[in-house]
Amino acid sequence: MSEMTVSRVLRGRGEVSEATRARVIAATRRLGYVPNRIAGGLASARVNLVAVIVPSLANMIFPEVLTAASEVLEAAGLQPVVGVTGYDPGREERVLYDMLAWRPAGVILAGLEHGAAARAMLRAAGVPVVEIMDVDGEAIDAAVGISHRRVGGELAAAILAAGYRRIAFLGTLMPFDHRARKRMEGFEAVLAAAGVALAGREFYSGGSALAKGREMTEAVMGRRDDLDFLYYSNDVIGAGGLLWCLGRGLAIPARLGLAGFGGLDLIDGLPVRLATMDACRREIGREAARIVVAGRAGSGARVELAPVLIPGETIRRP
Amino acid sequence: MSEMTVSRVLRGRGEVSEATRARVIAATRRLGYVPNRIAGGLASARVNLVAVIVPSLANMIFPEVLTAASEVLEAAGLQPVVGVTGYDPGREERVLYDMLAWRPAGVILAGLEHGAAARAMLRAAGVPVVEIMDVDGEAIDAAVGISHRRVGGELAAAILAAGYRRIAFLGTLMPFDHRARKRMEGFEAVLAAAGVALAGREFYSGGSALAKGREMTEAVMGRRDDLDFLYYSNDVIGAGGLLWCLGRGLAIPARLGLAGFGGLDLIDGLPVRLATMDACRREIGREAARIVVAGRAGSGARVELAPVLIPGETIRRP
DNA sequence: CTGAAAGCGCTAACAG
DNA sequence: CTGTTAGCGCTTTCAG
Repeated sequence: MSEMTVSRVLRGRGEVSEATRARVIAATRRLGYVPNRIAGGLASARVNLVAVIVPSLANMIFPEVLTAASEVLEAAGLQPVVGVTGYDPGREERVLYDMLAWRPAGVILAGLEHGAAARAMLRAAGVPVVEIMDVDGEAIDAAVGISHRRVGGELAAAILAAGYRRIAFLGTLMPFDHRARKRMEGFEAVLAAAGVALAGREFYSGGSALAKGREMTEAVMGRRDDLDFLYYSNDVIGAGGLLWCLGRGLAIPARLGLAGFGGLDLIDGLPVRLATMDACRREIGREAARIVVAGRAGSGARVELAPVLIPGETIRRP
Repeated sequence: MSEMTVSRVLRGRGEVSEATRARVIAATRRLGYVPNRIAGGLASARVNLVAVIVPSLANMIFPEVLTAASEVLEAAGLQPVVGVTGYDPGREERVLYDMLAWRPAGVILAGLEHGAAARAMLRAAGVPVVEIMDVDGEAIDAAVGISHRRVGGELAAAILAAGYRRIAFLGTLMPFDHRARKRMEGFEAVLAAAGVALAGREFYSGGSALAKGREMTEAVMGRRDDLDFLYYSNDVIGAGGLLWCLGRGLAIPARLGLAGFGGLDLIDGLPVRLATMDACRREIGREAARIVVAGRAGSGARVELAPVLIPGETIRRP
């Protein structure tokens, strides 16, 4: 049999008689033959690699998105190639360049903010490009995510409705974490519309998020102990803060309310359930992967997921 | 200038005059040219992809290993391609096959237990193969990890030295999590040598690990409330158990001792620091990547890291 | 320092 | 259903 027949059998394309198919299978297995996809990719201009670019793997949000995406991609015979940018636009550009050199079947990357060169590369890629996590801005092609501004605003509204007024924000100190920034902006905008100004802010970087949540909470409460609500930019620091408050015996949510963000399942194991909003990370991973699997570049698909407030036990009932 | 000259400039190989180099750079940038690595890989039989195969991304251990590996690989111009097996040998084999089809520059994969077909493929790969996390067994080529049996044994010895005798083990219900199994085996062996039998066992699967830690602890203590030590197979369920115990007002570590495994930095934010042993995940990722970067297939390199007990505040001082 | 020729191992597109 | 013929876009090798 010719190499061509072998190729047809291994790819499951074209009509091949059952007899030759069996012979091919037997032979390839006996020889331990693994077809060379590099040659295959070059010949067919079709590649099963999908670039997935995330800022970090330290924040559980991204491994979860990646897991969900990976499941859908695998089912379609595609493979993720992961790149980590560390929230650094320069690194994002380099990683993207390196990945596009493999002519992937699609690109999934976090955020809507990218350098000019990155945008140019993505527009020229000719494959589905899905920007994930965020929908507040212009997408290059497809986008799947949530509106962080709206999420921040809705939480602010819920807090105000519950009667809290002396409110602080605790978050990460990362100039390029645009989504955290947008949550805070949406949050402040709604407070401002109600004539309420933020009564405190605290930012951290590095280290154990749980411990930092604890420290920041102590710091912000030490500075001004009449605060009645603390909004954390993620659930892990929120959990740390909650544990600190419980240790202090603060009355929650009567005296002090708390909320985080992400909807991590960590929440379920805390002594008191922290209020949060789901980041929809599994749906985002799945939907983004589906768009890539569909394979239509320039679809402009836009999926906005609407996370709801999970009030838990750390916000007073209005 | 010929395509050849362009190739030389872009790869930084061979002597090219400064003038032509500049012209090439300008032209490629103007055209947004991204060289095709598929063609390059086929022509040169050299590829910058490294297969990294892990059982899961839900357990923070693996994203951390991946992050550390990714840093070292990136610095050497290599890219990780991630595969997730879900602790399933069949999936491991398929993922491995798919990755080897790309003729990667190296393979990093978790564990020493693999199916016969997987082992054959790895032996035939002709590139560095690094089995990570575990050193209790035969490696195909290189291995970087810790001895889980020893880790389990050392913890058992520490517990016995502290005077605890009615000891339970709480872990995950995963037949293919060989490392958790080895920790438990090492643990039981040392207990047995001292004439102590496990006084309880509890296993879980799925769901929020923190919440499961809570539930399992409640279950095991409900079944037999004279237990004086609980050994958890990971820090997250350990943290859940610790929070449950603190909520119950149990005297820790006087009445009840606790320990986890992993050395996650989650530990730092708990009200009481849980005893644990470092899984050395960053070192493992770094060392494994270094071996791949060195590029010597069949080196048989073996790096055994020696995690130490971090006693925290949940084991009595002997 | 620069160029020309000859593939790398497959698959698309035709022929039989 | 099976085989043949051309490349895919680079890099290797060898000449200038």
